[in-house]
Amino acid sequence: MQPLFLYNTLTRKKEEFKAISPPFVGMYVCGPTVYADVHLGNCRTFISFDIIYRYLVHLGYKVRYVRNITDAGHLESDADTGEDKISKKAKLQQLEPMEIVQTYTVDFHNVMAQFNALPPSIEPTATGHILEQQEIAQEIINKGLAYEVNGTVYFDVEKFAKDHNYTALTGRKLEELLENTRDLEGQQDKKGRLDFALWIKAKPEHLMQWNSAWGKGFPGWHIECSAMSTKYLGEQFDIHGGGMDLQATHHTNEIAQSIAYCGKQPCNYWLHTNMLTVSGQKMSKSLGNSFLPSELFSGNHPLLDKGYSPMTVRFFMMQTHYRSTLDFSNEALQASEKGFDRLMESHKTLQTLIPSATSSEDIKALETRCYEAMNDDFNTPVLIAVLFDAVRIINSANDKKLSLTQADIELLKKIYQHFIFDVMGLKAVSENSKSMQVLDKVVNIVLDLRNKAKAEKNFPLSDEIRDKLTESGVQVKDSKEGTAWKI
RNA sequence: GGUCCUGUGGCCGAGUGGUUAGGCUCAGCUCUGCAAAAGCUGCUACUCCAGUUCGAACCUGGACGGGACCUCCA
Repeated sequence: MQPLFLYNTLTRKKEEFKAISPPFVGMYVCGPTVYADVHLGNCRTFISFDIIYRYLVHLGYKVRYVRNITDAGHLESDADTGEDKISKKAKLQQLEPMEIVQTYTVDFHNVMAQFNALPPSIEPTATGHILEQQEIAQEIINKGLAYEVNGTVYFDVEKFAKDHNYTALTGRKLEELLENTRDLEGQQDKKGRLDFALWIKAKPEHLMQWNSAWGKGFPGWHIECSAMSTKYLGEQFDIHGGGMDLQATHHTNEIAQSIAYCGKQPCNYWLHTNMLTVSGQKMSKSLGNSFLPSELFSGNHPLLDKGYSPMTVRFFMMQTHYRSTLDFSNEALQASEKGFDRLMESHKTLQTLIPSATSSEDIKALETRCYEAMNDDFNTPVLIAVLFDAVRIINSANDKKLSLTQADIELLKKIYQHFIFDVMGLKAVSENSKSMQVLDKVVNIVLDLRNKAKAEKNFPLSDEIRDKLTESGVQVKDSKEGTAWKI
């Protein structure tokens, strides 16, 4: 297994990845709260971890990838007040909470499938693990690090912080956090300002509630991840991921709970993906600059000049490192669309290359550079730069400007398969459909007629055919070997 | 206000103390009946100020700009 380096938020530096029990790897990623259409920023996070998952698998690890669905317990504010997001939506639309959950879970799966993201190994839900969450809350009470007041169970942050580093993940000072936390309503029951709820007493009208030792209620937000990661990956596992916005509160509390529960750091490597911005500003509904994945695909949005295919968007996302902010703009998307097109065209060209007796290029070195890029904290932008070197080599070989042996052509095919399709998860835009096959024949008939016209030097006619094809979205490409075309 | 991150060529976006990132755009050339495609060549950047150094865009300090978190959020 070759050395893989990744940036660990816990230590704030790149570290060599060492699995707890190789070849097995346990990876937990915080999934979506299914109360609304999946947000493009969510997609970026899950696509980033899809690449990480795919690369680990490619390297030969046996990965158990757990990504939860939050379908309860997620309050509108983190002050442990306010309403459950899903309950609220359910009341608003006069639906069962589970209808909301079902609708948006299906939507989420559809979108992820369009982006060609692999499903996780296990996708557990918060509502499916109520007992496990209660058990953890009870155990933390038993350890003296949580307390119950009026049916709600709070985690005692300041008591925990006496023996543990509560702020390890952010590097903040506890005193500063205490000073900066403002007074919020409905928190009278809390002992400490930073305390957070493990279990929340439900009001009678609350739609989703369960029996517990503390009366009817529902779980706090953070505890589901502790419960489900422990259940499926054990008390200690390898990688925990999520968006950077989860780092300060959600993950900090998750670590505290897990340590309080079983006395161990739950996870060795914490990976965080950066935010998505639109023209320099964070994409958010309140700023009015957000669009849905479906709007991005269709182009049906005031901020978008046109639609972009899911694969274009995926490729675009990979041209930025996962720890940098990713800025959406029409110009940037169009640039990616062209680049992605060129990459995919070269894959077709690669299949038709004629081998030479010798090679003028070092393809093995190119493969090594691909691995070096990915081993350096999954650096997909550098990987793509290397792959464009391959594009140039393939096109030049096709133009007979340089030579490749059969072995090198095979190696290039392997590199393409491994890095473009297996690791980056890109795929050619569908070309195998029945109508596509028919179109292929039809266009070739038209091009044959054009070539006849050309042979007769009837250029007005041949140009008219070409221009009309171009108008219809078929690009004609003449070369010495003949005429090719693409959409 | 506090904490942290960041500032790269027309646009997007990597990276390193001294050597070409890459993509897109633009210009020229090759090829072509013309065009497109493809290839080649060119456009050589690193917010500002001071310091460390033989040498800094890359290290340190400061200024200014942008962003994230501190409040639901991937």
